Amino acid sequence: MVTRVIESEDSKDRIIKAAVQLFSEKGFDGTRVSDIADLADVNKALIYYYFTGKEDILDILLRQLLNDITAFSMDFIHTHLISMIRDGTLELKEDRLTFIDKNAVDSFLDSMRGYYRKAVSYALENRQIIRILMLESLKNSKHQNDLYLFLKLLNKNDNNPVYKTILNADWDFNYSDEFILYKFFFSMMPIINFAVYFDDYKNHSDMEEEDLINRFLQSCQTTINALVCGNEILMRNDCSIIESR
Amino acid sequence: MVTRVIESEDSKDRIIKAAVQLFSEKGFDGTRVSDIADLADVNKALIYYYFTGKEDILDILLRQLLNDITAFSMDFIHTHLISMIRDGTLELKEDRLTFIDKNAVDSFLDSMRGYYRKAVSYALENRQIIRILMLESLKNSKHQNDLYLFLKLLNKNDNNPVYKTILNADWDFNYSDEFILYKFFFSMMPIINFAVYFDDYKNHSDMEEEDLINRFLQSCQTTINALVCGNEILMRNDCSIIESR
Amino acid sequence: MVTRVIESEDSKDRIIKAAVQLFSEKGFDGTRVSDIADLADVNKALIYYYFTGKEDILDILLRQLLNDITAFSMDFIHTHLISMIRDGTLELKEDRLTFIDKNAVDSFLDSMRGYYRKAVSYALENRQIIRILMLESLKNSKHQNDLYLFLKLLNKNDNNPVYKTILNADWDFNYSDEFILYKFFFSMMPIINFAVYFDDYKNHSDMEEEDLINRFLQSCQTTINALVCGNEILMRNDCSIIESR
Amino acid sequence: MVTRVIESEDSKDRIIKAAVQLFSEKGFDGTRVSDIADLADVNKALIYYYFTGKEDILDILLRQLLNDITAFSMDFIHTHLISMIRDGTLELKEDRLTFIDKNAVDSFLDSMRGYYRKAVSYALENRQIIRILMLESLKNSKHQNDLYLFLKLLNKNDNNPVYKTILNADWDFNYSDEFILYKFFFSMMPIINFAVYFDDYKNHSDMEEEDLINRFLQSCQTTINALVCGNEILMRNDCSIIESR
DNA sequence: AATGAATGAGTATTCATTCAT
DNA sequence: AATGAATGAATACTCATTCAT
Repeated sequence: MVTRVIESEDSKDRIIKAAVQLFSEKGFDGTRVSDIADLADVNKALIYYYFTGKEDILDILLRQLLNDITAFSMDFIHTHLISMIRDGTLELKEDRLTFIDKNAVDSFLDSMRGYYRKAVSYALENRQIIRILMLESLKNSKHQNDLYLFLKLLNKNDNNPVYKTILNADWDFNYSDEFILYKFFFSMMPIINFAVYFDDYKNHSDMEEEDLINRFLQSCQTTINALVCGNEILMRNDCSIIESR
Repeated sequence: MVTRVIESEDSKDRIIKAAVQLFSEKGFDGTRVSDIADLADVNKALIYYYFTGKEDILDILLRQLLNDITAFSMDFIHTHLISMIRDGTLELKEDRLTFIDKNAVDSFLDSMRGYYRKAVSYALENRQIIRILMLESLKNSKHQNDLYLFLKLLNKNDNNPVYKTILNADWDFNYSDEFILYKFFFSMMPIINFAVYFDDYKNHSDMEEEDLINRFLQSCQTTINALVCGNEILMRNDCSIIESR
Repeated sequence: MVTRVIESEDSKDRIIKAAVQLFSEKGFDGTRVSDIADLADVNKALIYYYFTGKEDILDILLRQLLNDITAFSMDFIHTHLISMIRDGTLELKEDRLTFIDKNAVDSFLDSMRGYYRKAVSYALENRQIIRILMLESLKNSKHQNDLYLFLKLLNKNDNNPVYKTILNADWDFNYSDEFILYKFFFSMMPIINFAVYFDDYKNHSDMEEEDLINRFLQSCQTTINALVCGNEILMRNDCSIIESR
Repeated sequence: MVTRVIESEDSKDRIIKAAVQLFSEKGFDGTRVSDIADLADVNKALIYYYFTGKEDILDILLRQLLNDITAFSMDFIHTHLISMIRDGTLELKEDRLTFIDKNAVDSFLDSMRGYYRKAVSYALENRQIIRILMLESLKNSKHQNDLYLFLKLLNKNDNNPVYKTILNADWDFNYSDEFILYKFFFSMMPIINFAVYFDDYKNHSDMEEEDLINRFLQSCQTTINALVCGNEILMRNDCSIIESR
C-alpha cells in the first residue's frame, strides 16, 4: 500500500536528495558537485543535464520549501482563524483576540497546540532544507532574505496570499511591531532552531526523541500562555499587564 | 617602542578584522584568503606569516568568543546567584528558585533585566563572530558543537568552570531537562538569533535601532515572567501550573 | 514516395545548413554540436545518425566546395582557353599568351570579365563555406592545405584534372613562378577575401551591394590589364617591361 | 653584441610567446590553456596570475599589433607623403596625386618600393600574430572588426591619428570608394595574405625564401604601376583611362 | 615583516559522443 | 528516423599554500 519506491527513483530525484543532504551537512559552498554526483550515484555531467548549475539546485530546493511553507501558513489561517471569525466565536480587536468565552479560548489554544505539533513535525521532516535556508540566510547571498518570507506573510501587500485571504474575511487587524517581533524571535525562530539543531541537541542531551519533541511543544505552549489573559489573547507583550497577574 | 599603536592598526589586527567581516558575510567556505588579504590591505603571503592557514584564523576567532562568553556567564553566576544565596535571600530547591519574599523576587528579576541588557548588548557588539559561530555550528565541521558550549556550562563536569563555581557555593541544584531546553531555545537562542539577524531584521521592519532592542528585551522579559509564580521561579515550565494562574 | 520534398527540408539538409552557418560564424572549434542541433531544430543524437561526427560534417562540406571549384575551373579552361587554342586565335608561348590580333585579345579580355563575374558571383553565393575553408586553411588542421587546391590545379601531375585537360590539348606551356604567385595573391586570393569579408566590408563602407561588386570587378580588371601588352598577355609581371609602357 | 637573451626571458614573456605560437597554429578556440602552459614551461595557474584569462592574452596580443601597425602607417605618412607635399614636389588633387615631374614620380615610386619592402618585412616577422588577427576577424568575435583598422585609418575622424596628421599638413584630399577598395583588396590584403600563408606557400612552391619575397614585391609593384599615368598616380582605377594606354 | 612569483590539487562546467528505446 | 538520458574526457579557471628574497 505504502510501498516505498526507493529503487526506482529516477536520477533527477536522487540528485536532489543528495544535494539536500550535502548542502545541509557541509553548506552550499562546502559541497562539491562531484560529491553530489557520487552520493546520487550519477555521472557528474548528468547534473548539468538536469540543472543549469550547482546554484540552480539550491534555488529549486529553496523555492519549493518557501512554497510549502506559504501553503502551510495559508492552511492554518483558513482552518483556524477564519472559521472562528465566521462562527462569531472570535473577534479581532485593535491589539488582541477576544473570544466569546473561556470555552472558545480553550478551543483556540487546543487548535494552536495541534498547529504547533504539525508545524514542528513539518519542520523536523524538512530539517535538512530548513538548515540550508538558515545557512543561506546568514550569508550575503541571493537567498539572504528568504527567511523573512515569514515576515512578508504578515505584510499588508497584495502579493501576499495570506494577507489577501485575511482581507477577504474582512479582517482589518493590525499586527503591532512588538507582536511581530515576539512571534519572529520567540515562536517562529525557536521552531526553526529546534529543527536545525534537533539532531545535535538530541546527542548533547540524553533525551528520547519523543520526549524531546513533547518538551519542546510544552515550551511553545508556555510562550503562548504568556499572552493569554482571561478570554483574550494579547497581540502585544506588555509587561505591566502580565506582571499584574 | 610602544609608539605606533594609535596611528593605524598593525597588519595582524587588520587581517583578523577582515577575516571576521568576510567570514560573517560569506561564510568560511565562501571566503577566499585573497579576499581577506585585499580587505586587510596586506600581501596574501603575510597571512601565512601570522597564521598557519585560513582555518587557524577561524579557530582563533571562535576560541576567543567562547572564552568571552564563558567569562560572561561566570560573572553573572557570581554577581547574581551566588551572592543572593550567600545573603540567604535565595534558596535553591529541587525544581525551583525560592525567594525569601516578593522583594527578593523583584530584585532578582531586576538584576535579570540588567543581565539580559548586557547580554544583548554584548551579542550585538559581537554579532559578526556570533554569526560565524552559528554558520559553523550548522555544518559538520570541527566547530559544529561550539554552540553547545552553553549547554556544557550547565553540565556537572569538572572541566566546566561554571559548575565548579557553583559547587563551591554548595549548590546541589539539578537543572531539569525541560528547564535546559526552555533556556536553550527560548532564552539563549533568541538572543543569538537577535544578534545575527539584527541588521536584516532592522531593514525588514521599519523600527529604530533603540526601539528594536527595547522591544526585544521586553519580549525576553515576557518569557521569564512566564516562569514566575508568587515568589518562586519554576525551573520547569509546567502547563498545568501556569494555566492554573 | 518522392513526395514530401517541397514542404520542408529534411533533417539532414537542415543539419548541413546549420553547420555551414555556425562554422562560418564561430569557426569549427567554436561551434558546438548542440548549437548545430538547436539551429537545425533536430535532436543532437540525430546528427550522429547521419554523420560519423562533427568533423565528418566539415569534411563533407569542404569536399563539396573543392569539387565545385575544380569543376568551375575545368569549365573555364574548356570554354575559353582550349577553344581559342583550337580556333588558332591563341597561341601559348614560353612566357606569354600571344593572340592572333587585337580583336582576339579584346575577345579574351571580355570572356575573362565574364569569368571573373561568374567567379565572384559563385564566391559570394558560397561565402560561408569559403570562409570555413579559409579558417581551416589558417590552422594546422587536416584541411590546412585545401586552399592550395588552386595551386595544385596548375601542377603538372596526373591527379590534376585541369592538367590532364590541358595535356590533351597539347599544351606544353609552363607557368612561371612569378605568374603563379601573381595569380594566387592578386587574383585568386582577392576574390576569396572579397567573398569572406563581403558583409563586413559592406558594413564598413557605405556602398550599395551592387556598386561594391562592380567596383571590385573593375579592380580585378585593372590587375589583368596590368599584364596586357599589345596583343600579348605576359605570364610574368616584369617591371622593366611594364614600366616602359 | 646582439646577445640573445633566450634563457633569461621571464615567465610572462614565455607565456605570451607560447600563446602567439599556439593561437596562430591552432586558432584561439583550438588552443588549450594547458598547451600554453606546457609550451611556456610554466605552471598553468601562473597564466592566471599574469592574465585574467585566455581571452585577455588574445586581447593584449592584438592590441599591441594594432598599435604597431598604426605607428607604422603614421611613420609612412610622415616620411613620404607629408615631406613631399611640403617641398612642393607633390600636389594632392581631387582624384589623383600629381607630381612636379617624372623625377618626382620615380622618387615616389622608389620610396613606395622601400615602404612595401618594410611593410612586407614587418608582416613576415609578425606573421603569427597577423594570422591570429585574420582568424579572429573571420569569426563573429569581439575582434571581428580589428582588421578594418586599416580602413579606419583612412576615416575622416578625430580619433584617427593618421587623419589628424594629414589635417595638420592641410591635406583635404578625398579618398574615393574605388581607391579604398582597391587598396584594401589588392594592396593591403595581399600583404596580409602573403604573411599568413608564407610558410605554406613556400612549401607548396619550390621557391627560395629570398626569391619568394622578391617576386611578391615585384607583383606589388605591378599593382602600383597599374595606377601610374604620366607623372600622376590615379587614386581611382578607371578602366577607360588605363585601357587607353 | 613583507612580498611577487609560483604551484598542486582541485572545482564548476562543457562537450563530443553513445546508448536504449 | 528520432530522442531523452547518460557519460568520459576534457577545459577554463580557482585557491590555499609555499618559496625565495
